[in-house]
Amino acid sequence: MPSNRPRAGSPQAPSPAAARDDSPASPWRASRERLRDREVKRDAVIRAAARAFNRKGYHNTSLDDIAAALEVTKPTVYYYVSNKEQLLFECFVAGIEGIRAAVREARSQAAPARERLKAVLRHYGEAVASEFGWCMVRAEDQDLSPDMSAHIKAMKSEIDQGIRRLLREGIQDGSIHPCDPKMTAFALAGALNWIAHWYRESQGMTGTQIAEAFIAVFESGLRPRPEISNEVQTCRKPKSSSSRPGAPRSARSRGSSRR
Amino acid sequence: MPSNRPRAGSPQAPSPAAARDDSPASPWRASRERLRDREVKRDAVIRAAARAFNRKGYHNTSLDDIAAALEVTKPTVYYYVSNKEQLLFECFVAGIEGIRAAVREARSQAAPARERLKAVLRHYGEAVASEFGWCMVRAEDQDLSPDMSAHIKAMKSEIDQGIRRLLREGIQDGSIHPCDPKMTAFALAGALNWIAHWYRESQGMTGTQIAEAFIAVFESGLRPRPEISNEVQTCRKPKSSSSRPGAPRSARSRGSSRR
DNA sequence: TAGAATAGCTACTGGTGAGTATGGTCCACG
DNA sequence: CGTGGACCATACTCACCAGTAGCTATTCTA
Repeated sequence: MPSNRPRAGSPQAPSPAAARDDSPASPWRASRERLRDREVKRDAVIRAAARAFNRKGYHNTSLDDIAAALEVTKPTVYYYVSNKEQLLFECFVAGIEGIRAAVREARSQAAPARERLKAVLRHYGEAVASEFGWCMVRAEDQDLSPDMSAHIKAMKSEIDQGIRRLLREGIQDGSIHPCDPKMTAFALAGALNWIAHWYRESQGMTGTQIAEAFIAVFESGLRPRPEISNEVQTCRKPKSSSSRPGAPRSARSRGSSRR
Repeated sequence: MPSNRPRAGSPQAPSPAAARDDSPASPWRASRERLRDREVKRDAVIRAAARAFNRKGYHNTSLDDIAAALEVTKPTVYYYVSNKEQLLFECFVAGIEGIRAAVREARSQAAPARERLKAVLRHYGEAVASEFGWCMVRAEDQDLSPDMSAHIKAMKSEIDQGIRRLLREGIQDGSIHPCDPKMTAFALAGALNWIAHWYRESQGMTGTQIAEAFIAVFESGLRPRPEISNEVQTCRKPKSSSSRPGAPRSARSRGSSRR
């Protein structure tokens, strides 16, 4: 049962996002007065764990390391999480939640499936390039208890199935070139997941830019295209109406940064 | 200095490839008479390690596990390798060697760059789906000493640069759609690397089939193409090629024209 | 202000696993 | 035949680390 965090009703004011983004400031020593917002501190523990896992790997990170990064001691960490495994799980969930939301949102829209798929891939790339990307990508069965592993597998499968569905719908509505949805979904997810292996912040590109570059690659393919009108050119009967491939999504100024 | 294996000249007969492929037979208990071919036993240790890492992960595999799989004890393993890290390194090299060879071979050929790239990707996919694929993909800096890490990084970079060069050449000779070589290489390698995460043998597809399916995805792209000649449409063709994944060094018939 | 809850520390346990010290056995070769 | 080396096992050492016991200090509440 992973979500057994106390969550005791949050009685106080929401505490205006102290030290929100990527500063390594810990809510303990950061300001000497103890802000006793449990959730803020708990989040800080999760984030510190994510950074440590990201840098040294899960097995090479001890809870003493994480505690030291927060300038506290190990029992303090255990005051907020029950064990190391849960720490990894929470990092995973923090990373994958955005993708799941994007997949769900894609199902409730009316745009051509390729545009909806691109939106999902964009969120996907951003999530993988986030500070939780490593944990999301690398959290493996072997390091987790069976229930946690099952949770993670279910979430991953949800995303995979969502992508496959978008591919099928795109083939149906003519916005996506016919292909094997399963293999194509593997290829897309694999390319995006791998971002977590080579991407380091402060390297110039943001996650969004990388996602855009990848989408450009996936869309065009390696084989040259007769560069007539860069619009759809459906090659298969668009399956009744509703196939307005006219891109209601933004003006398609996808420069794709090709040099 | 990773390659300090004794390699004592191999004075005896080559010993006709005892228990070559994926049988877990160990050269120790397999035949009661002790064949003292050091290389064969050493290879068996490497392969056993690869299988164990593949199944349980590097950190969750103890050298006692590997020894038990070979029905020997831990000091015997240490008689053939110097430490656990070297074991991982050897598995990595065993996996990546085929790709490096393919990249080098691609440079000495005259075919259009896209065809040469496809050949490289085919070898790449096969290597990742091999029993050393996991080690090749997952061997990380954090688990290795600085020199080993540098070695690995150099080999990976060699392959990456080779793919980028093929992409540039393909854009030049018109066989590849204009794109950002760096990002495209990342996308290709990522998709292929990720095979190691989901591929399990006995799942129906061989590494070659997966590689072919991925190549079809990369070639066409998601955006529909005007259906001029039939050409593409490689979706789920059973293909039934007689390439049994054993037979490592066969004639390889690299037909650049599909079907 | 007493008592309870919160939040954190020092100092420990227990288990695991990498790597080794030491010695035994079998074979090749002089 | 006996000696040295190749090969392998028993039985250890040692370090690291997840997790805990029990204490202290601060803050909230009645």
